[in-house]
Amino acid sequence: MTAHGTPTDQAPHPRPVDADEPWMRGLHADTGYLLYRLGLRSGQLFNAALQESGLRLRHYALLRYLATVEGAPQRDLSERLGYDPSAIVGLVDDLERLHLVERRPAPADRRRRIVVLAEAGRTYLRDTDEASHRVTDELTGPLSEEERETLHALLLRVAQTDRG
Amino acid sequence: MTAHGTPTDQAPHPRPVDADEPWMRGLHADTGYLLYRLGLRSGQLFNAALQESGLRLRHYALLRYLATVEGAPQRDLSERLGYDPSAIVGLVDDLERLHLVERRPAPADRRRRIVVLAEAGRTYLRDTDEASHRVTDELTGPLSEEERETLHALLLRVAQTDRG
DNA sequence: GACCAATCGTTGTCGACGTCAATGGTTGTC
DNA sequence: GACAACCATTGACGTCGACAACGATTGGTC
Repeated sequence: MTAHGTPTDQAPHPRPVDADEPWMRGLHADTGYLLYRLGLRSGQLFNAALQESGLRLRHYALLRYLATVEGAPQRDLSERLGYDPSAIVGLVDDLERLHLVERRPAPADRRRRIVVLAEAGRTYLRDTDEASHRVTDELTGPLSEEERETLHALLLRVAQTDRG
Repeated sequence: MTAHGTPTDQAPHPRPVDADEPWMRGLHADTGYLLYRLGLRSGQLFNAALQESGLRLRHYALLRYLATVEGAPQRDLSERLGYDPSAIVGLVDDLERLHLVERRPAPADRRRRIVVLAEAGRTYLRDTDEASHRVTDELTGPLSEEERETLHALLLRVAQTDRG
């Protein structure tokens, strides 16, 4: 077993939160705490859905980013995804082991290693797209279509200025 | 050092996410992933804000719940907050060490230990209320007051059916 | 042309966290 | 009075994020 874990690790069981009680006024009054809570749950759901395919949310995010850029050095992956460079190493290791991704030497800089999406990786993304949507549907279940779009837009704006 | 850590642990540095780029259409298209991301960030901000007072988000959540019920056995804390019973032990240990909380024997059932908010705990909640609001303000910075309320309402509804 | 700071990927470490099994003490039940 | 169920607690294990340190490589500077 490598130090960074394997993509076949099982996802932890989610622990449901009872948020329908009067006491919650004191706890969930904070939007920040709500975000924290739902973020945990979202990660759990994503990992559970991805588990059958042998990957986790972080791998998936990396793959989806790669699908938009056609090759990036690990340094870029670190900055864009917000993961530590050392974390990228393990993720790329896992993905490369599954032949979803490939490390290529950068022609101009031998320090860099360009990570490119392999054909199997592209297929994987196509196949798991439906599962991804299913998770989002489960999360935003109680909301109407219009409300989901509103929520998404608001979260996006919060994320945009979410730096420094 | 105990096995469950101490309330004086330092909070990790947040790693900002660059979400203002075209590639993000492929990644942040998922509301679920957005929630996951913002949840992480929210937790980091909360822990950083609480750090000066020597506690972490989980302690804070426990305190705020206690403020609404006037005493609860640890079993209830576990179910209501969604933490494992073994996690509650450590949290209450920390809070009791700071005299913010008190363990009392349950009169009818000597297995149970009722955790009640001490006077210092109440004072602590009052004092840190402003810091909590500051975090939420920082998170929802780019939103107008009306949008914040919309976001909060939507998140609350998502959280309410967030069970099982 | 040789130092030298900066950069990149990598490894190892540490603390926080979630989960689970096992235990001692206690309760209620048959 | 035996026995299953419950409560708090302890311990073990694995994941995860953040960070320091290192070898290899680069680019700038004298």
